[in-house]
Amino acid sequence: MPAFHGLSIGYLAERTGLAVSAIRYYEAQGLLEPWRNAGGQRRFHRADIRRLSFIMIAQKFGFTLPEIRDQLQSLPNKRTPTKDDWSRLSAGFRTHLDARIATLEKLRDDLDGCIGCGCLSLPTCALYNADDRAAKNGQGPRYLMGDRPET
Amino acid sequence: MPAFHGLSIGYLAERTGLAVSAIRYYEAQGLLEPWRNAGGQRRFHRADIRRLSFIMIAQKFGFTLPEIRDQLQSLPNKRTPTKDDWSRLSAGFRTHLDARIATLEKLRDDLDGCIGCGCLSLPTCALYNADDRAAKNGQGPRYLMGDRPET
DNA sequence: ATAATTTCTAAACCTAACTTTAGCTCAAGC
DNA sequence: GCTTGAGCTAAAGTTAGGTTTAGAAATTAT
Repeated sequence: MPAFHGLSIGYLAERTGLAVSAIRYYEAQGLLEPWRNAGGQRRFHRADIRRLSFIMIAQKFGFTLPEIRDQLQSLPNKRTPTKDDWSRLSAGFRTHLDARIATLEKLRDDLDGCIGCGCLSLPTCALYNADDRAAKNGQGPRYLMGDRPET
Repeated sequence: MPAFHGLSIGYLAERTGLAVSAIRYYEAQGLLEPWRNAGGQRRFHRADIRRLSFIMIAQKFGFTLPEIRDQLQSLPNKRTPTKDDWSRLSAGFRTHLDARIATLEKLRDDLDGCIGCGCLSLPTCALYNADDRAAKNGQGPRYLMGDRPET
């Protein structure tokens, strides 16, 4: 049921599997820019299906909506990604993903070194510092798992 | 400044690097059970430092607070994990982590197969289904990135 | 004894990515 | 032409894991 000119939001939802509310939300975040028909309803380009698909895929690779918006806006004349754009963008996906995997693999290696140990003392335990979140170490020594070395 | 009997919440915060508010939050979620002194202030066991350390480490491995609470409660007589408990619990961490890594590696492999393609059509594109989130496919065929095959 | 810290509770606020609700208008089918 | 169904907006709600705030009470330091 694509209308005479432009696609309705419900049609896009049906075609992409996204909720109507999600598509509106993406517009509010600047990822889409539909126009309005005489009655004030959103009308989308056929290429917006492609744009939404790109958003869905990019999210799987761990990008936030602002990041995805920037990726889309960095395309020549801010077009919706074409098949040709895909190779360039997907290389960035690959880098992002590799970094995430590397972080987890380091964590795994650290864990392997700790399984038989269990000391978890802050100054020496790799598990405490091998972190994906910024560790905001305060002042002074701290010891995890167990009390002070001697005291 | 550990008090005469039991540790204050501020001391635990200093020793673990956690915020006082976080420790209170963990108590509210059932991960800790301090007692109260005459004036109504929380008093903790020395072993709660160990318990908090365990929570911090488990979070790095991707466990939610309810999951961590369950892990702690599954210990014999619900004790705080000792060094000996650590080997058993860390094996579970390893399994959890391996699964996360495997998911990302599959995603990477699928991406590699797609970099030169860019079709992203739902029935055939691995990127759409190789997912870490449950894909709730509705009814009827959907095609990503691009319009219908022929139509 | 008094001042300065801590701690207390309850409730509100925070981020991300949406969904739900309420009340209305628009569009489509018969 | 009337009744549904689809769409509209603005605001509030959701989940996770906390933080912030406010005002009061306890504790510690001088």
